[in-house]
Amino acid sequence: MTARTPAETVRDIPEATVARLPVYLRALTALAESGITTCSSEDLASAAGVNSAKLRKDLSYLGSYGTRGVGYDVDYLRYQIAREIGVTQDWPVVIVGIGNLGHALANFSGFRSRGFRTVALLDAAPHLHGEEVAGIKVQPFDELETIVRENSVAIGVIATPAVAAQDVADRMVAAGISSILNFAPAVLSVPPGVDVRKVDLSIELQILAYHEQRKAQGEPA
Amino acid sequence: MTARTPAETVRDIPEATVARLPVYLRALTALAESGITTCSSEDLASAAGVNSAKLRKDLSYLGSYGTRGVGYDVDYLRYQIAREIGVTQDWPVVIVGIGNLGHALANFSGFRSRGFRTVALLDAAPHLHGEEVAGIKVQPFDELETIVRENSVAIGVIATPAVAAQDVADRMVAAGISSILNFAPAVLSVPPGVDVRKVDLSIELQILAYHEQRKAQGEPA
DNA sequence: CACAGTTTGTTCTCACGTTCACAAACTCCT
DNA sequence: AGGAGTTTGTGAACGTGAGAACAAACTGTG
Repeated sequence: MTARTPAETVRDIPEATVARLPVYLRALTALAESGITTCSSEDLASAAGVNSAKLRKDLSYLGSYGTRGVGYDVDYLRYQIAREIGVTQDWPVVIVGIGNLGHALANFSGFRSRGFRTVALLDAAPHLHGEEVAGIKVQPFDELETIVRENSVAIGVIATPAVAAQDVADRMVAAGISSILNFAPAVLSVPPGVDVRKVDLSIELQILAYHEQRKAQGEPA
Repeated sequence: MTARTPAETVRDIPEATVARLPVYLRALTALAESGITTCSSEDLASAAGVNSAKLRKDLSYLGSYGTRGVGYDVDYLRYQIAREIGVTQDWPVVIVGIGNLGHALANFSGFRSRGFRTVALLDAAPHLHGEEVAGIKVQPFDELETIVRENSVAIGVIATPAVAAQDVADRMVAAGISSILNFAPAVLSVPPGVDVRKVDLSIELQILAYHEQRKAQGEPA
């Protein structure tokens, strides 16, 4: 029994699956735009670049949205995945640090098109204040608390230099943000309940370099 | 026996460990800059944001570079990790697609400082050709083959729109590039032996949104 | 030199993720 | 209606990764 929410058991979706759902969502959108209304797990898997068995297992965590012998309805599955991820609603986002990367992020169309809305661009440097980037005026970092409160912002993006990242994160958490996407090459420490995801360009290159070196080692000799 | 390369057995480092080595490298550099010459696994682990047992296990794949009862020599360990990753040598890199993101990548100091050298910026759009970004002139995409050959480029970065990404990847592979860092929101298919790593901003946000939604669901009711 | 204290390197166990293989369930054709 | 063909959903086997726990090896002190 353990009767909690009787209607909806809170399904526990594995983290690895969660990371792939957005990929499936994008692949389904591409299929829909090609006019395809139905697809098999094999079709979708190859569009998403994964194994079809893995795809089916991933989808099975959401429920049974396919039809045996037929496949999946593209629009229906797309909606179900979008709902599960939470991108059917609109997520307000603040970006802190409007350097080169901050500019690129502000102009990145993939944000707006996927249910994310940039509500503010913040930077500590006064000479940037008032400048318009992607149609949004850059504001002082101290406006953070006000903006987060007034717009119910839950997601923050850090695009500052490494030295500033921890301070920005602390201020974000204090202001009520509970999910952070960090582009600064720094380890952030945050209280429990706050999610941090890290995107680190030079780490990605170093991983490639490692494998490249291994390939090169094998060839000569 | 299986006597192949008698002196050096090609150690097989787990992928999860490889992904963390650059983090340790950065933490060690920070420690060295603080004037610290020796550290315990506990010190380094907390600087890198991981568990100390995991850190010791990771380092054990490289060899025994610590001293029991003492810890690790910062400079020595830093050199060993750098050598293992391959960043003691210089890696030439080409960046294709000089839009907002390409600009940011070209200006990103973390590349040069970590053993990576941007040898060319390429874009198909003629109006960009000749423009200087980060001290490097943007050249036509068709120069790819020449540049790769003359500079022995092994690593390419794709910062183009999604529709162009597969074409760029094909040309890169044909030119001899065997490691690709892809920022375009597209699934790339490449022949075996070519490594692709994907950095996808909107996927990261969507993963955060999923967890954010779960948190919000639990609170009311 | 012996012993207490410290820290590494490694073994063992458990959890997570991937892949295979197949029963269940659907469509279509005769 | 029945049977052949197709495709999903899932149970089971396998491989990889994480963390706890401990023996081995070092330092320093009396």
